[in-house]
Amino acid sequence: MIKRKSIRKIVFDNFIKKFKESNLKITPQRIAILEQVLSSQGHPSAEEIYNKIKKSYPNISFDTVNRTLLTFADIGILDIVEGTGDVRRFDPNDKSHHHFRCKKCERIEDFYYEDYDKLEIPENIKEKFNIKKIRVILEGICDKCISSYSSSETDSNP
Amino acid sequence: MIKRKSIRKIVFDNFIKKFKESNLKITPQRIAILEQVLSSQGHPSAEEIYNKIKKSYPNISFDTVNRTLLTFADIGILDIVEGTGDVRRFDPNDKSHHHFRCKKCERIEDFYYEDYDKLEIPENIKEKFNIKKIRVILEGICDKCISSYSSSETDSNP
DNA sequence: GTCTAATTAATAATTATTACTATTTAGGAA
DNA sequence: TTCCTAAATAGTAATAATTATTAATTAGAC
Ligand SMILES: [Mn+2]
Ligand SMILES: [Mn+2]
Ligand SMILES: [Zn+2]
Ligand SMILES: [Zn+2]
Repeated sequence: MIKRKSIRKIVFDNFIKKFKESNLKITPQRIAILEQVLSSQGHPSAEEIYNKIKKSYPNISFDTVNRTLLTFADIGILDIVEGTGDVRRFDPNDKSHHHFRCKKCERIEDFYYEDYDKLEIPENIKEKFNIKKIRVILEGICDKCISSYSSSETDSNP
Repeated sequence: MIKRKSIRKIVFDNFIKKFKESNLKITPQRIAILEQVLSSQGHPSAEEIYNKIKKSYPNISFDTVNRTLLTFADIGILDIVEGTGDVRRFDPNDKSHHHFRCKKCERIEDFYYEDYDKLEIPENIKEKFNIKKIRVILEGICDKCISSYSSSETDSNP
């Protein structure tokens, strides 16, 4: 019990340290947003996080939430999910992972696969660019959508 | 000379075939958009394509261009670039490839690397999902931005 | 405690994307 | 070929998402 709490505190303090390193002031708003984000599941939009925070912090402004989330992404506390031109979604999962995306329902699912974390970087890329992160997205049709998926589009011989 | 032209025609005719297979009517607008897209470099937005088409087709509407591009993406003529919540960008490059993205200037560069095309799919994903496409995104800082990149952010011992 | 630059709330403004509707048209049938 | 109809388009309008503005507040340095 005590141990669990102290681990949580350590994680939290680490983020506070990051704030300071990045010369960001520690404001009640940022704390509230950080806490909300750390307890979020899935890939929430700024609006979703805003709505949850409003319950405990009724007069926070949307702009502050959005701006802060982008700031968090900047300093590496958060990630932004790779999308296809829809609303921006944030990723509070700090463990190294990758995504499956369903082309039908746009569901985005985390998965873990170490092989993908340590892919070899092609030489010509290595020369020109300083690579910080490898993202793999597996795209297809999810189990829930597969049944309603038109058979004409199935990989079958013509 | 003749050969080059005939190859181009074959490519074009293939797309027309796709139209028909998908029960899409062959309209002058769709032809114009297809031609514009096939001759596009990089990763244009709907607006960019719209502006180019307007020169030869002055009263085409933006909605038609945008809608058609999405339709093209649907039937697999085009791809949509994985973004981070900014304007949607299309990908006319039909060769199997992957992307490098610069975190500073948002530059997106194509690269080819066969190893990435045939990555192994983890078993638990294979069971639940029907994977159609593997995308790898290498994220980092590009050569043009590296010089202006704050040295404090460089991977060095503290 | 004082001071100042950073941050915020509360908008407003701008973009981006999608929806609506009267009109036109592609393509199949007669 | 001509006729017919569902699909597609032009020309907006509406909505949604993102960013900007500004006066007021405040965190943190001194
Ligand atoms: Mn994730
Ligand atoms: Mn590309
Ligand atoms: Zn699905
Ligand atoms: Zn760059």
